[in-house]
Amino acid sequence: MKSEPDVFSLNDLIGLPSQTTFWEGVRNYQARNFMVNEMAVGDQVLFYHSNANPSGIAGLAEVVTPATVDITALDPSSKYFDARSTSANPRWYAVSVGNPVRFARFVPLNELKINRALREMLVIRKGQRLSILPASLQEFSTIVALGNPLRG
DNA sequence: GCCAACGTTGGC
DNA sequence: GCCAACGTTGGC
Repeated sequence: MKSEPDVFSLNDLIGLPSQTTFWEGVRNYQARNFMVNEMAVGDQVLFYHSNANPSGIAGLAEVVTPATVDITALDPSSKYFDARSTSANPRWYAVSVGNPVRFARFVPLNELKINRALREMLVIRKGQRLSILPASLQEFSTIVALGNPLRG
């Protein structure tokens, strides 16, 4: 899952009292569908910092609730407001993410690009702009080994 | 800040 | 249903 660290970083998540956040604001159908259809409570998440210097994977988190209606789409005062989403017929959904773990070492994008085991990984593809992307177990394990997360 | 890549919108 | 125009993403 991608987030711009200037907006919401892994450290921001770690700093929340609940260490949990609703992944609000996704306004792309494919990304939404991943959350609604593909994610389950307990799934591990690679927390990717996009538009960063450098961009890359900062650590891990975990899906802690199934997808529910993203009410920011219904709130005219929200920057994520979407008039086409209504409470009777909501268009946007999101999961909540918690249990953040910061990697001992940040894994930058250029390191992902040169790793043979990650050659097929979607996040390194040019023009791949989806804010939520699937990763295979092999890719996940490879990246965790690179980041060597400190476990609670 | 540039701009390539891509998704979405809306006229037809 | 096509596709040009537009807006956004995100690496660099």
